[in-house]
Amino acid sequence: MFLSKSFGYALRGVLYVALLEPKGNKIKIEQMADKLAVPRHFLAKIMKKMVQEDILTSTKGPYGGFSLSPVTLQTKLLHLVKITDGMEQFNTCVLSLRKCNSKNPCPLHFQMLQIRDGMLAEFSKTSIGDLLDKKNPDFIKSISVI
Amino acid sequence: MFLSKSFGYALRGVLYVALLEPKGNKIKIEQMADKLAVPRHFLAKIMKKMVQEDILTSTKGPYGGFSLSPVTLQTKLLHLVKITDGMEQFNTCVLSLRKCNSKNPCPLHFQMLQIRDGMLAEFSKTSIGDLLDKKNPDFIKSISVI
DNA sequence: TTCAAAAAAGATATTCATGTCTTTTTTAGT
DNA sequence: ACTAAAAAAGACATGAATATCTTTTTTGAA
Ligand code: FES
Ligand code: FES
Repeated sequence: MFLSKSFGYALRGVLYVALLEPKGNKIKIEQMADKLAVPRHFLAKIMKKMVQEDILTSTKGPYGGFSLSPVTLQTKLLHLVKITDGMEQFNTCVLSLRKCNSKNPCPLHFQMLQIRDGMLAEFSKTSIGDLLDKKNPDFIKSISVI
Repeated sequence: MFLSKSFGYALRGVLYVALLEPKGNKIKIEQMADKLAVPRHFLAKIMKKMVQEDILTSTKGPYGGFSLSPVTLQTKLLHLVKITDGMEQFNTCVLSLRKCNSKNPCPLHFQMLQIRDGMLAEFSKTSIGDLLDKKNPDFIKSISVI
């Protein structure tokens, strides 16, 4: 509920690159999957989408891997949600079967509207860079398994 | 996202019974599925759970069907969520892989906490009776397809 | 130019929510 | 007792998200 596993993997993957790539070398999917305890090939597919959307860059071959793009840190979380989960959820009625519509509200419409708008607002204003805390030596733990 | 289809079916089903049962006869699953445009047998399974949890009552055989229980109208939406979706989602980290925990927060923890607590608060205080608006002749439309 | 490393792509498997179909149980009325 | 109506239960099907495995493409370095 709320968000898919894919979204969590995407965010953790991007944060991992943002945290470690500036140290020098590019980040390999193998290393990411190990450190984040995430299925390797599943993560690879998600990271490929990040590259297609210019949230990351990648190079193949020896010494290749993933690295930051010019816009990585400015990317809003909502962009990740769009990529991994899509936006339909935000204008589909909680009771299914119809587009959500304030002119024709279901009994739960205004309650859901408030909750969804709160989430939209939060994810629209928060960027990858906002979540990255390089000063915190335990940051890596906060995106991996305990 | 947010809530399953089962939850929507459950809420619409219970509201349908609450709206029409006081008129006299018990409500048959066939009629409900037709009017709500919901898969008949899938709805039947969900309504069975409602009965098991005392949110509705039912009787088999001729002239049988679903009817209100003493507590139907006081039932909180959160109870329906518990039955159809479970509560794990509310204390599972949005980044998967760990219990959500403010003492060991992931980068998105406090944002998600606010959103989830908002939803929990709303669903804890809102009851089936609160959503039922018998005065509104179009209420039936608001829980069915347009 | 060949080799090995790495992402990208493709094929298949698993799991879970959702959906359909059939059989069983219960019960009111005759 | 018998019959028919209705929920309950069970068996099976489908689709999407998740996960695993294999093959292809790209590329840096010897
Ligand atoms: S119409 Fe149902 S959530 Fe908006
Ligand atoms: S620890 Fe991640 S949402 Fe609470």
